[in-house]
Amino acid sequence: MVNYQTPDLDRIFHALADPTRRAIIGALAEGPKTVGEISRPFDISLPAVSKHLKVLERARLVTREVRGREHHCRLLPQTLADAHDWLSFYAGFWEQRLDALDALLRNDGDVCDES
Amino acid sequence: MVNYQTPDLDRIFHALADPTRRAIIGALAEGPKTVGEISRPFDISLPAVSKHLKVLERARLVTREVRGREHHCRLLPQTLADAHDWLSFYAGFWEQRLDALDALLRNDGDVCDES
DNA sequence: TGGATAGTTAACCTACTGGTTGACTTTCCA
DNA sequence: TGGAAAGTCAACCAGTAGGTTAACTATCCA
Repeated sequence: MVNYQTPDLDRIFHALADPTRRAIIGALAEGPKTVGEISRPFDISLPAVSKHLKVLERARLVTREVRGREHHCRLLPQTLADAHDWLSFYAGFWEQRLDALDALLRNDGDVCDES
Repeated sequence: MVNYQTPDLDRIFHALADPTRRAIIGALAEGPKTVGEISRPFDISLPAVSKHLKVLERARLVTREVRGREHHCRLLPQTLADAHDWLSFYAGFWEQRLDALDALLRNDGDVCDES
């Protein structure tokens, strides 16, 4: 039996699976923003945005700094890099295989299993 | 208002958010497998694995070929590459920023806002 | 031909998601 | 000092997720 417990990746990919949250990440890529600034472009309530931010914080994709009554949010790029790394292995591995297959189909002949 | 409709990424990241499904991807990275072979290491029922495979298929991370009563599944690496690309933008962008900050903190001085 | 094998489908259950509204806390500032 | 502003928290709701078991379909093979 396999257990494969990696709650970090669970939270990261779950956070990335929502279009509103990806849009928030896109907005924060321009630079830090307050909760109000983040919520402005969206057609949903402020509490809804607040919830999305909590999901992003739990995944450590976003952090916030409270200054007075304003909460300033910014990206934590390292976490995005972690997800990126996980995908790199499989995406890279298989693109390589595809390239080999591609070469094979083009009859280059000499690409068979050189690993 | 922002809409940010990208159902492909929704499905891809949602599929990746489950540890069992990531384990299935890991198994399929070794090469194509039947549903039975895939399910063997897991402590869940076959129908549960069957559901996970459908989620992976809907996300176009996996495809299957039916041969007689056996369903042979394999990875679709291009889809993993799509998710990889989305992350590349933000992870790359911000790592670059981090590097700049890092340099700044090391007092290199000449890295301020050269973009 | 009929039993074993491979796998899906259907119905069900519990838990979680993403949204809402209303009430609340804290801070700012005239 | 008191109202406006920034944001969270709590309670609620409909829909979906991930698991189960039981029943089913289709294929293989002795």
